[in-house]
Amino acid sequence: MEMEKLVSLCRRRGILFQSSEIYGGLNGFWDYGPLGVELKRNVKEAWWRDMVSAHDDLATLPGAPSPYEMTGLDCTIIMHPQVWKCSGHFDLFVDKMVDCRETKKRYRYDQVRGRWVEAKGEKVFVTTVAEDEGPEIERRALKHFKIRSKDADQLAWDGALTTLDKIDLADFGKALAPEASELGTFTDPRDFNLMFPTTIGALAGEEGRAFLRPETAQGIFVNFKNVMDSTRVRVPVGIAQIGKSFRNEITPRNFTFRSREFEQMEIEFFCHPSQSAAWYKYWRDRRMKWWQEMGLAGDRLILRDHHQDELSHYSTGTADIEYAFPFLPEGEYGELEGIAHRGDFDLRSHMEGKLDPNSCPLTLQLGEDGKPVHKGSGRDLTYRDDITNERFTPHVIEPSAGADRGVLALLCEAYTEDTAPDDKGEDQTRVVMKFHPRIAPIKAAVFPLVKKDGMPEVAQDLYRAIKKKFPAFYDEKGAVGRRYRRQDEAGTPYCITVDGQTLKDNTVTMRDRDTLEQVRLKLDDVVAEIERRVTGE
RNA sequence: GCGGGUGUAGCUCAAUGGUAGAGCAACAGCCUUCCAAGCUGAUGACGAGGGUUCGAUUCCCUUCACCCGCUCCA
Repeated sequence: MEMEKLVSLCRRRGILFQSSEIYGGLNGFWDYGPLGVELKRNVKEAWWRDMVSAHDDLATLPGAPSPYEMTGLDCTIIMHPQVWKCSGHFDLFVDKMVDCRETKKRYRYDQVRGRWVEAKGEKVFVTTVAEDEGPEIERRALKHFKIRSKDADQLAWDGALTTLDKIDLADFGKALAPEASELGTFTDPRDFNLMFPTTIGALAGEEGRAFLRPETAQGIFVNFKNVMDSTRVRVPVGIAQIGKSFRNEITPRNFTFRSREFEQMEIEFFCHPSQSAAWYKYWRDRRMKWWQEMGLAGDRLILRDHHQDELSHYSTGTADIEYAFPFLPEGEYGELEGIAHRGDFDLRSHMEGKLDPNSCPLTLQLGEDGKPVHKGSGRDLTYRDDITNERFTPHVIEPSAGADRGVLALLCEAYTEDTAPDDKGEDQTRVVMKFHPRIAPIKAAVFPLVKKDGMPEVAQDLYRAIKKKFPAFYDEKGAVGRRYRRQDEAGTPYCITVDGQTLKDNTVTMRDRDTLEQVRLKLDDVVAEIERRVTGE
């Protein structure tokens, strides 16, 4: 399936529009149309119901180490700037960064120091971020040129020690990145303005500078103590939140897949450190199963465990639930949800201050003055277990899903073209959105077979009855076949038609979107039958 | 961010240095008894800004957006 067809259908049928389209559109922003808003709401409501409100906190669910509680939050988009300093997002925002393609490490452009050196007819810019930069650079230069220490005078130094941002970009090919073995592994320096800045209050300036949240997770961490103090929930407990987040992506692309404004469905699950591995496995499998239940049941959905070297060192496991989006090359998948074991990194960050993500065990990140780079709240976010009397900092499992990406995957999965003969017996292409009935924007359409003989009146009464429970659609215009096709494109799973026989025996036909088959059922049973099929109960 | 391509009605396409046609869809009416029938009617577009020109949808520049490839994805 080509993506263009789906984009075109989304626009034609009012599922997704480009934001501010009449002004030429805005890259990375998308609006949900009348049909799209129902679809997305269904996804979010299914998630909230399945994860939070309908969660059975008394039972030990399959695969879970024990019963657990679930509760929710709805935090603000703008938070105290210190939140982002301690979480680590801020430092990535303020400066230009360079990445090393070999070591996968990221450095602040102006903090990588180095010196030009020539030997054996080759000139190289050797860099480091180490404290003892002089000896370190010489050591690395010797190693690069394969010169022994006693022959160090073969190294011809050129110029003083300088920072990477002072050398010409064209010379990056001759730069030896810290810990790298090959030359030219630095990427070009790039702005990481990934947080949207804004201003609190009328006065612009540094004083009021704040940011739109780049993730909903931090709102949960900073409210952890509030939730524990104000409810009777006990660890293990998950706190869920659905909300908008904002990232100033450098290259928004692929329809809504990478948007600058997007909605997340996140759970921060707090548990005892000794059980965190078991909980991680539980959530990883549970979340995969959930997406499958939503209709991503085929082999286009995969669960991919990160390799050890992809993990933050404080994380003992991260898995992505990924979907083979049609805009990706064959064999590649795009992330729908990440399930991360985050240890005690987040709660400790908000207690103690910004932790050095490269330290092991985790320690505070200190500045050149020996003081913390960013001070934490100083609040005690540890948890005391009333029964064992043990006090500990809970470990966190974070299943973090993208609502828009989920919707996009469901749209891709649902898009189907098949052929059906028309009334002349010629095969016609039929476009049908095969949404799971639970997430379909419209659950049922009601038609009078023809607009006379009292059929519209009966159909309208039925329509009203269905609409009290589900989004429904009434249509009496044109031929019935055309009305069926229209609903196929909208993904409406059931079409109920009032015909001549209805007037005699109070039965109607219910046509299945996918099989095109019709069953006849009693008028009075229609609402219950739709409910049974939609809820699957 | 770089390179290439595209931009005319809701969709698919056409024509043109003298302000644009069609098919389908959508809408109204007639007709229609189960999978995009037919007839009639009304509605609807040159992505935005600037330049050249008597006159620009057409030529030039800028910009915005989308698509493809590269880069990147905290």
